[in-house]
Amino acid sequence: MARPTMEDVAARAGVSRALVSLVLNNSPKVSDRRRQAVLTAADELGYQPHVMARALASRTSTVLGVMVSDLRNAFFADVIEGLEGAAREAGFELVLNSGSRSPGREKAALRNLLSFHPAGVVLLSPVLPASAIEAAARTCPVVLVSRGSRLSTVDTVNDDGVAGSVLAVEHLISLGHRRIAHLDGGTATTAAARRRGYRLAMKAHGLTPVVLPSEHTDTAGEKAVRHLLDTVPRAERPTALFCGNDFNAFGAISALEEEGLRIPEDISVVGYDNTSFSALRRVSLTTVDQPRLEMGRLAIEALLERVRGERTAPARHLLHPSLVPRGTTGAPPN
Amino acid sequence: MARPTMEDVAARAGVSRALVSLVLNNSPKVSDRRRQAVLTAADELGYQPHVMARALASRTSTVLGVMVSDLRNAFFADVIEGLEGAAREAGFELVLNSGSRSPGREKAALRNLLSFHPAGVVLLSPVLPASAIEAAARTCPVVLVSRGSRLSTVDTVNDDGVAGSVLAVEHLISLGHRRIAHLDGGTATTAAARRRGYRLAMKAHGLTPVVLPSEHTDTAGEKAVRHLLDTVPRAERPTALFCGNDFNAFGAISALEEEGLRIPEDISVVGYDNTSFSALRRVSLTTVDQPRLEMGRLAIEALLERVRGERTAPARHLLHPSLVPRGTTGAPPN
DNA sequence: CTACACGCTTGGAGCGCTCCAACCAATAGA
DNA sequence: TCTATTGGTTGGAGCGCTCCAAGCGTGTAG
Repeated sequence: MARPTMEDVAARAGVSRALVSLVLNNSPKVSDRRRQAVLTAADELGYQPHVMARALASRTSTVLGVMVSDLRNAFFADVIEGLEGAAREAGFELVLNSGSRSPGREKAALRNLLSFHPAGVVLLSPVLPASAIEAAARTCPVVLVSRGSRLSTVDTVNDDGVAGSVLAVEHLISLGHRRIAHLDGGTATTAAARRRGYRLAMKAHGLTPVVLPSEHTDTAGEKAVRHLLDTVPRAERPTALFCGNDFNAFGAISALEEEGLRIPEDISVVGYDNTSFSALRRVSLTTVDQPRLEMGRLAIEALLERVRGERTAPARHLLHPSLVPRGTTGAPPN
Repeated sequence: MARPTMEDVAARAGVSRALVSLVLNNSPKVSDRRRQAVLTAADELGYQPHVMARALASRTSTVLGVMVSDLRNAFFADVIEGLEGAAREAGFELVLNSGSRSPGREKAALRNLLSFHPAGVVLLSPVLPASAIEAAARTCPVVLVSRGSRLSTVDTVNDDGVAGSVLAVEHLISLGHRRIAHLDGGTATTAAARRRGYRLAMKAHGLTPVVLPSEHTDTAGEKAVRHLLDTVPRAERPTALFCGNDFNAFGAISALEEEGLRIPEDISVVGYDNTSFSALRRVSLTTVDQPRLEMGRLAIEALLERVRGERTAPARHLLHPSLVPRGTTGAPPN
């Protein structure tokens, strides 16, 4: 288990420890002969530089901390993949932690991350109080993903929920729909922007917005649709539903089908988030996709700009989502 | 951004650096007066011990590396939560990495992890060649989750696919089913055990096993069912399907419903894995659940046993899955 | 033949921490 | 009174590495 050190490599290559360091850091002022000798010696010994020792000596960490509020949410898996790719390219390592959807846990997770003395920290949709974020930002650069902030020391990366909703509504309008209702997301952090975008798009086309209260779950979607069908006479019913998210849409679809309505022949449905199940053939849900990988990449980029001291003004990235047309939308019945 | 060091705390508390170290490591031989002084000084400065420096000095890492083959797979999110809880309790930190389902990426990710000189490494369902795993095991203790190994230096934690399949089949038998077919998982690593368990249970009850070739995807499930309905006369058709996994089951259900069969009145379906969508009200899939959290905890436990040198013989944990009865199973038609 | 610039190489200090041997009262035992 | 003993505290070495100043041999100009 005793792993070789730089000293071992130096001894084997017949050079000094400092030279090995230069080779490993791609210094140009090393003769090819020595460089080769060092490289083969390192290879033969299976030498692996010790990140921690390096960080300590160079006083510059190559570690980036990442805290995910909820690992189970597949949304973050994609964002993390984006983070990872960008970090790797820039020569940084990721240390990941999860907050298990609890402020207390998140606080502990964040402290853990900071004990690595990372170059920077990315917080994915944290439920942490703003004060804790501010405290962290005094220690190292901080980027928030899927959460806003008014702190000038903190950068943010979010999807433009207004634009995404506009896309969804305009897609429906272009198919010929005029009566489009929105199943609202209630208190969910992303709900306000989506509701706003929906209203905006409807009014821009001279249509009357109808916001039905609901939540971001399948049972809430089901309930909202039942209520709609029970209270609104057939002739006045919407021909399309724009749901707060995919789960809500899934519940809505269930209720609609159980009432004998065909989708999309009788009524169209659009979701939001492009979760993995929306792509299942049976579901084939038209939905709005957030550029998750891109969000991850941008987060790292913003972080590194701060790390390198290239920027002190806060970055506020608002990414453009895109529509994924699938089988749950079509022309309205005439 | 300059973070306080132990020296700073010592100066503020009016003691030596060594004493601060003793306090922070809960040494019993420190007077209460000094202990208190150090603690308040550390608190006032917002001091955070530097994990890396500590690791370097103590020659014992508190870092555990975790490599996930595929972060998008929600299965692992739960396992990781188990890992995290157990690690935290034992005073270890997790460094997480993902392999993005590619052997090359996994190799890079593993190297990355090892550059932290972790106390041990957990590999979640790696597609890495056995040689790479063996090499890693020469560096530090290694535990594999959802993958077997014949290496005596490596511990493994898996779900008992045979037992899980037996549970599924016996559930169907207890409902009165006699003609139960299995939609096979093909080359998937978990498929063999599930097939074996199915055969075992069927024979134990004097029934004839029928294995239909398929794969662990929804499209494959759909195809297999179509083929079944096309080629087998109605009277001889199975009254229940035990699918290789949840996605396969979902595809099977789609095809069955499209052919006008009601579930579970005309035919029952069981999946495997208890993925999040199987709990959606509309799907409500009867399935087999693996104790994921428990798997994570056991992995850490096995790792720490090796770290502490308490065990050198390989551990082979085979966890017992459980049945989650939902709406897709019922009595066969008479 | 000296000066001295240049390219390559090296020893040493030090990053923040742990751990050990040594130290220093203060008390106890002879 | 002198020597252990004990509980509390400290300086210093060193973990694996980086980085700096300095060293060394060679070539080129003065």
